[in-house]
Amino acid sequence: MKKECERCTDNLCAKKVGIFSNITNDELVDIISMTGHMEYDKDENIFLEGDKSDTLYIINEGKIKLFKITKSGKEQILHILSEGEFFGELNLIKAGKYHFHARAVTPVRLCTLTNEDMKNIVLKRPEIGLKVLEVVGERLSKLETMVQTLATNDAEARLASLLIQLSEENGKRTSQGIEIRVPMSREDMSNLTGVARETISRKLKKLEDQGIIKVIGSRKIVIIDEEELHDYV
Amino acid sequence: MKKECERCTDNLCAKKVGIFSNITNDELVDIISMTGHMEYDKDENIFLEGDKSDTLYIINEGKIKLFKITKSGKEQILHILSEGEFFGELNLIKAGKYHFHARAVTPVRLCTLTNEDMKNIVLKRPEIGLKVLEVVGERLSKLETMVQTLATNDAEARLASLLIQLSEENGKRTSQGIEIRVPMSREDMSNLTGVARETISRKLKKLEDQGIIKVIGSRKIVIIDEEELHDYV
DNA sequence: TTAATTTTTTGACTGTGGTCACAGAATTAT
DNA sequence: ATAATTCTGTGACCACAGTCAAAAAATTAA
Repeated sequence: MKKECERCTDNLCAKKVGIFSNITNDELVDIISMTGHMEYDKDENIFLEGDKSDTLYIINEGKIKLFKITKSGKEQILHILSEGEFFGELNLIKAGKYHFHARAVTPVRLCTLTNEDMKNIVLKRPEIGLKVLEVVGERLSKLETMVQTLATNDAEARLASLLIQLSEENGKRTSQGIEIRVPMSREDMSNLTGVARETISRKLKKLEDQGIIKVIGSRKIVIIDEEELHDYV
Repeated sequence: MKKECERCTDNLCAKKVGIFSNITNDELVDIISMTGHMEYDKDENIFLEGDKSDTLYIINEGKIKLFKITKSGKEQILHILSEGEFFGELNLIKAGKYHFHARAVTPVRLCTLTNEDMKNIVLKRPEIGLKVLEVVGERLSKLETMVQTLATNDAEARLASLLIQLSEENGKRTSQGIEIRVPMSREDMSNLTGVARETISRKLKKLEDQGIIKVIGSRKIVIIDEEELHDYV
């Protein structure tokens, strides 16, 4: 269950966030004093699309996903975010409604900051605003790439881009290639790429038959021929 | 051809931009003094993906599109922007490279602001940073919806969402429904939705046969049954 | 105006990938 | 341990929409 938790150990929350780096200790203490603290179990919803949005969430521990649900009940994942990243209401001028769902994919500890507080922080320290803008710009860029991939590529290419992205985020170079500890189920892979779960299986097999990747169980994939994989995208 | 144009009449550029509203006249004059001024013909490129990015562009007159090109040469439109909107490098901390192309779709007059200048403006007037964040947040939201539409909907639903979006942006209510003066070719509609040009034609016809819309020539569409159209999405 | 070019529509064909159904693996509970 | 549940892989089927080709319509040039 969702519950308010005691202040994070060592008040880590704000410290580990990029947007609050390069800040004096006094100011940091100031910011931390404004934060709330919550923890959620795996698979718990943090908020739903349409909920009144007045909070910015900072991930202290764990992973969350932002996603939408179509009329037909299909889930489309927009982002998966981990420790140190933030999400929630970015419009600091006027609070509105969230336009996506947020759910814990592992147990998570979150620090919260109200819209209003965040706004005051930015007004006082505008360079924090620039940092936020930087992160949001990156997210924008990622979504733009996603739009292109979804609109113009076939199932195989979509899967290839996902594998490349995963290898960049969770890949470890070994003697036989880049080893990915896949941080999600086949279903999640489906919900990220818009490709049916069954097709994900089939295409993984095809890539394996071609010697481009090696699938070990369901949570490990080794990219053998990086070149070739890039050529799909 | 691209050319540097004389200062915009009345220095309109900065005035008509939402992010520079609620600002003193002195400051506005200050900002305007930093701007450069360019004009481009229809179909001219303003910048290409990969170009060094150090400029923020403000549209004074005309329309531009931001798009990507796939390996196979397909164009994917990300945004179409008009007068008063801005685009370009949003990361004010460190300039990088543009990750999309920008092209004039009508003759345009642009005001330009360097990264560095914009950064200083925001540091001096942090509420402008908040405004920028507001706009970028909206753009993020639009892309998120686009991702969902592209990943989970069939051709008909994608077209329906485009029509709804166009009706919101360019629709006029008349006695027979919402009249849209379509501001783009069928090909552009294809490049926005990722649906083949031919399929756009076919689906428009189908919607017309069902009495949901009326297609008048190639640049006018009347939405007759708004309800029904929404049900597709 | 007619001619030339571009844009849009229509037709026929085909392949990709979605869906459904079920079997096999893997994980979790008892 | 066995049972129960969840997750993943495979086969069969077929509809949607992409592609190619060509006609029709609209726009532009002469």
